[in-house]
Amino acid sequence: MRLSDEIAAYILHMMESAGDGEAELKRNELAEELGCVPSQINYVLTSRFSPEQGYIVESRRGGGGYIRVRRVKLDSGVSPFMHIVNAVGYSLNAASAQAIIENLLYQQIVSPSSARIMLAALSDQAYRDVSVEQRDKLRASLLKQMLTALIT
Amino acid sequence: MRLSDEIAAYILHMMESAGDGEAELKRNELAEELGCVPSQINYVLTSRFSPEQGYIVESRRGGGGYIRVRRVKLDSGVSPFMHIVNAVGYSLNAASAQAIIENLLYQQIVSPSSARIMLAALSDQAYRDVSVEQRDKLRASLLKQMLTALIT
DNA sequence: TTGACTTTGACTAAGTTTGACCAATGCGGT
DNA sequence: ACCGCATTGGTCAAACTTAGTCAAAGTCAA
Repeated sequence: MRLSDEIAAYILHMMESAGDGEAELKRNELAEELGCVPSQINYVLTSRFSPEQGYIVESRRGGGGYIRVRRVKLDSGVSPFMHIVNAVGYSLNAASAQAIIENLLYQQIVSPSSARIMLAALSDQAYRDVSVEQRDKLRASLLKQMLTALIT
Repeated sequence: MRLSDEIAAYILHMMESAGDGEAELKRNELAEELGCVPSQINYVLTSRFSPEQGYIVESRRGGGGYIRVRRVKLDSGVSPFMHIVNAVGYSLNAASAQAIIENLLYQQIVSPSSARIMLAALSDQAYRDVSVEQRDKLRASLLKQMLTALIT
């Protein structure tokens, strides 16, 4: 198993255990416990706990420093689809697209089959006929079209 | 026996053994084991494990990377999706795509929201960045990927 | 002989791990 | 207050580990 997956799993587990869905950790401590360099923790935080994936991370340095990871709640009221459509620019890579859809699924905003359809449409597998340079543009465009279709 | 057939047989065998109809492999490892260049694996995947043939391929690069091949085939008779995937060729115009999806919806094989998503993904609206000559190919590819993802 | 299919390898892209160096915070001592 | 330093976390780029792409060259049957 990948080291970064272990770290992610550990943090997720911390979040489960704490009743409030929030994990607070000390970078150096956790690194030592899991046998990795401290900066690996940062890597995991940016690659697996990004806002795109529905998390916010706060931290403080110095004595008594900490890192806190929280699962973000959606603003009720505004359509989350609209929010994403506005946030996505004119280019979107496969990993980000996947993160966005998986988050929508996790939040139960879309059904599993809707998520599967969108993941399939956004994966590079479908873009054989499209030049590599244009794939991310196409992906952004497709995501926006699909989400917009869900608003009405 | 052709090299590519050996590779295909090997992957098929992995899938049998696994029980869940899923094979996970490491490209370089497999290539070494079978004495071929790594890119030959990709050739086999595209030529023998396409959606038409009832497979979904996922992969990941980097440390701990993998290629996963999943069988979704249930028989084209059993799955209306598979039937369409086989019938659609390598090119599909917007009107035909729309007709196919609307028929699936009419037959209540897919939900209204699934249909909406697919219609959005197959409409020309999303293909601004794709040359006109390639749109129909992309559309065919997208439809096949999406429907294949819905099987099982 | 031609055209579809196969094989190969050089080049590219993505994801992970590590470590050297940087920045912020708080606490004591003056 | 101020300074200095211990204690934390942050950044960044190099090295590494995989997989993907593309086009040239080879094979083989119609």
